[in-house]
Amino acid sequence: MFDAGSPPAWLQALNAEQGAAATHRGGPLLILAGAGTGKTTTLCSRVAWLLSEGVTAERILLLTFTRRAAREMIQRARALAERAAPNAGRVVGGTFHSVAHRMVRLHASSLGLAPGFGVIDAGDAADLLDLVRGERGHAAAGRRFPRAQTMLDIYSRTVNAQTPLADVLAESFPWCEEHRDALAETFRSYVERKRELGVLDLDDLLLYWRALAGDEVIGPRLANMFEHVLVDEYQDVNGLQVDILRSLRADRRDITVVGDDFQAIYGFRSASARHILDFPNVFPDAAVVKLERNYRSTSPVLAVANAVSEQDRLGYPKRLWTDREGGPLPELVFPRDESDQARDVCDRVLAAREESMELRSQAVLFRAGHDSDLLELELTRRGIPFVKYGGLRYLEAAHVKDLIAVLRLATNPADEVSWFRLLQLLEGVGPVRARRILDSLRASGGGSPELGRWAEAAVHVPAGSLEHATGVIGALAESGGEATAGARIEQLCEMLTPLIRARYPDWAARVADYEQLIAAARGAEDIRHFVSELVLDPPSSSADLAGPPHLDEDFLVLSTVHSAKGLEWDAVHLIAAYDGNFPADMNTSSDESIAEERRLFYVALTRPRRRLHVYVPFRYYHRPHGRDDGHGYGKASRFLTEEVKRLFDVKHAPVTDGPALDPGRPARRIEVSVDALFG
DNA sequence: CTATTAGATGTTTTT
DNA sequence: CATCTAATAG
Repeated sequence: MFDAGSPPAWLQALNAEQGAAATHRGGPLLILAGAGTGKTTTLCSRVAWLLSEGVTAERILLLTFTRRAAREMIQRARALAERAAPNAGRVVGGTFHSVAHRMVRLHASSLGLAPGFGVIDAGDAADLLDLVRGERGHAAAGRRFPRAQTMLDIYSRTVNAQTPLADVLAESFPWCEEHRDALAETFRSYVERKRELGVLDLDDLLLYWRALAGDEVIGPRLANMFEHVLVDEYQDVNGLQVDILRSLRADRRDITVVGDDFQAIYGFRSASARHILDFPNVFPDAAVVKLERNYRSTSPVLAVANAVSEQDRLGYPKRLWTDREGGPLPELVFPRDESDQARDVCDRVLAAREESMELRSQAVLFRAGHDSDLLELELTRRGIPFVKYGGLRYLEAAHVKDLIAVLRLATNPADEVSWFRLLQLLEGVGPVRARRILDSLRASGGGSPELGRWAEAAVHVPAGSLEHATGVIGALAESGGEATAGARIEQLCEMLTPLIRARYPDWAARVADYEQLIAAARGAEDIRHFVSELVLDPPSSSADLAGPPHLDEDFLVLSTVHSAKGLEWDAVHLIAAYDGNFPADMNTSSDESIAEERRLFYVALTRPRRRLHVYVPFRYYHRPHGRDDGHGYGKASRFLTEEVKRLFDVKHAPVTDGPALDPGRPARRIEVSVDALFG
């Protein structure tokens, strides 16, 4: 506690609304915090205030959207609270999924789970779905059966929204409706199979946590673990997560949520801004605090963001303001095509660096991972270092999945999916032989594969691959009792390397990747822990795994808008802002989905502190990977209305600028003919 | 049965 | 680019 009349400096630094939120006493609290209004500071201050009020750190639960956010907040809160509560312990924090993981581990037996259950990532889940679909014989049924990844999307949406499959299909996947029955059957066997294998997918973690929290006996115990629950980015929770919170607070009232309904961008994950608007109904007598003073951006930048947000009249009315007058006008650039766009971005980035703006305080943002393909080439060509967040992820690379499969097998030989993957790495082994080998590994009555039965299984391995195979099995069988996780993983890598070498022409680069993984594993307790952590907190860029970059290294940040949420830079370059990308073509089916695209656009516009550049390439390529030059003629995003455009400094307006642009119709016809040559 | 090749095709966003 | 299909060769 602090002396009356002299609040600590960190509390004095807050404005009136922030202070009120940080020191709110008793009952549910909703903080509606616009972009850049000091949301993180306020939440950290609230945690610090709670600590200074004598709340035990372990009895505070802080749920955030990413693990990184949790770490950052807890650190800042502890730094703030240092004086008031010098010996504060550990605040319990993390994503919904990682906390769910801890809770489910704690109560595994009550849930009928083996103590060593595994957690599978989206890739594994998709593989498993594909496997059961194959067994069910739907492989050939219907020409365009949804792919594994799509099946998982459908499944996940059904579960997270707690909505009947038929409705999900009709609403979000109309092109898969004809396969409804086959999908339902596949999902049923998928659920069954996960049980058999002793694995949970990411959605299960939430489902199981909710089941625990709702249980008569265990529920109250979980609830009483925490005196206070704080939730960040509340606009992105889904119904399942709200259920969990309701159970956790059934008999307690201390819950604080922070969010901005205008930054809700995870509808595809069944999140809905409805929940933040509903909060006062779900948690009666909630106090509501609005933060509208923006500390991040200059007023010309903020003007653009406000103008876009005003296109949407739903939700809490709010208008951000700042006293940071002045600063350059945002720039709206119309490059001729995507190559010009890449050059324009590079030029501007380098020019800004000449003015001593580090690369690391600039970012390029885009809607989809592949929007930056050409830019990446250009950056490489010019020797501009960069890191990319979002888009293709490290864990999705084939060889990394191979290694993960081996790691899983080292702790759980029953993991069929991993067996299947590993066995097919052997030369001369395809799906059929892998299945036969797997069957021989199982004890005669069925059951799970066992390493001890390798001798019988080896008959099915082609002679040429036998040596590789026994090497692998040997390494797996070696009890890792005294070895550290790092050493164990290193050893498993070593045995995997020859297979990788034989499999992939570019094996050298792939094997080099393992070094990072081994380095990351050195700190881990054990392999199972390491793999679970990897699944729950995947490295968001390939550089993430390599650990903190050297301080003297400077690099440009490339990121999807989704991954950029909550971050800020001095300068932001938003590329590919053409209609079809903002909003994305496949997400314009309803008013609500267009509104979500607008919010995504808004999130991008609210990232910069001083400089905003928006690029609309006039001509863009349809197939990012195709060899043909199939292209479209784009017009600017529909969110860039005339009203919004007026707030920009417009560069290189296209010749064909007009209200209703007729795609591709040239101003005049240019004749090319060789007929004259033929007389 | 598996490997190899050629050809077609693909809706974005992430815990 | 990655993944899937079909057809052909080993």
